[in-house]
Amino acid sequence: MPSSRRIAHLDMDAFFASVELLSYPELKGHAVVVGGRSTEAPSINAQGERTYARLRDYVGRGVITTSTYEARALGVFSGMGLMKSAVLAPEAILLPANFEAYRHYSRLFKATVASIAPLIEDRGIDEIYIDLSDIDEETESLAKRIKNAVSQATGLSCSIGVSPNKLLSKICSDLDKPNGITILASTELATRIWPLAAKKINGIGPKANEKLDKLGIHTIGELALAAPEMLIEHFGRSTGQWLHQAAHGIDDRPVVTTSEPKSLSRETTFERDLHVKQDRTRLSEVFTELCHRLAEDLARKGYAAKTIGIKVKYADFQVVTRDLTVPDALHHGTSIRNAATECLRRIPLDQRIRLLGVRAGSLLPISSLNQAPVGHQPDLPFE
DNA sequence: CTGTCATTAGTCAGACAG
DNA sequence: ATTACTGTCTGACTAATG
Repeated sequence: MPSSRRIAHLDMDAFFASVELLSYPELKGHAVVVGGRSTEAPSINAQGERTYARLRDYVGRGVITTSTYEARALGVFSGMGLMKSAVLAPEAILLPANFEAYRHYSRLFKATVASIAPLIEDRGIDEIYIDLSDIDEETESLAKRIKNAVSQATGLSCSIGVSPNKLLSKICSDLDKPNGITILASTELATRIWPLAAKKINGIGPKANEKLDKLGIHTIGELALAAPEMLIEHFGRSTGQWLHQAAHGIDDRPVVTTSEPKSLSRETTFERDLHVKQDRTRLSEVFTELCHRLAEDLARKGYAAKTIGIKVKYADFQVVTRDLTVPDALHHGTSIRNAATECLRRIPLDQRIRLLGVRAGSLLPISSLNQAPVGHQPDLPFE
């Protein structure tokens, strides 16, 4: 009986920034942003007071990872370049990201939710879907209990949406943020969902939104009225059908509690754009380092890769990728580097390089690996 | 035998998200 | 001196296969 599904989406409020405020409670109520690769941690001055880096003092190519709601009010959002945000909010406090702490609180809040409702789908560090269908408790009471438990365990607030499916719950968790609960019945689709902007649907990003805009479609309700054939014409079969269903609140995706990774990657942006010949040595060091880091990641997770790919971002932000699929899965840094080098040969290197990345795809568990009999069969002298 | 069509794998770009 | 890093998915195209 999948018709009685009850799915929650839980989203931690301004997660990274909120975790930082646990360490620096005196910053509560201030505009704070987290980000920057070499941002200085707060230090204690001669008077024994903590001093913080200000956005206006930032120099570099970093972006904002998260900002507090006070900072967002100044027009400063995640993804924005720090140099640019410094113009908007020069006085805002800048803190370095501390991913170990975020992972700790991530595990903590997920374990806390799991003690109440165990069917959880991980959606990254700060959000989850929860299948509440088989729990015998009224929705509002259950949502409050989950929220209180998370607050107790972590000192952090979250927002929760509950509806018959993931699509609607994701929209709902955002409707009363921060620290809110939104419960939606499918009968309320037209009144509460259709008035919302189309881009509130998870999966409609800036590009699709602009395309819809040009078709005269601005709200989810307008999208629901559009002919599916027309959507298919403009967005392709799969995306077109999905858009139509989404606008009607239809989503059968299950809450997936376990999954295998499809790819692993490592990439880095240089302090300055590197010249292929002039900075050859540095480029080669970084390249090797990325390959070995990727090999470590593969080893830690127990995978080998049949496909190795590289990514280069030029000084003008143009991105190119190249892939190579090899007959036998790789997992050593050196063999990954060899494959990646093959890929690198196939790209133009006539411009300065901003970013270099290496990727491993078509992953196979190491345990399933068929150790090729080395030199077992000699090459035949004929075809 | 040749051309066409369907299917699949591989490659690359790009959108999207957290 | 504006624009990170990691991962998933889809669409378009090509080549190989039947």
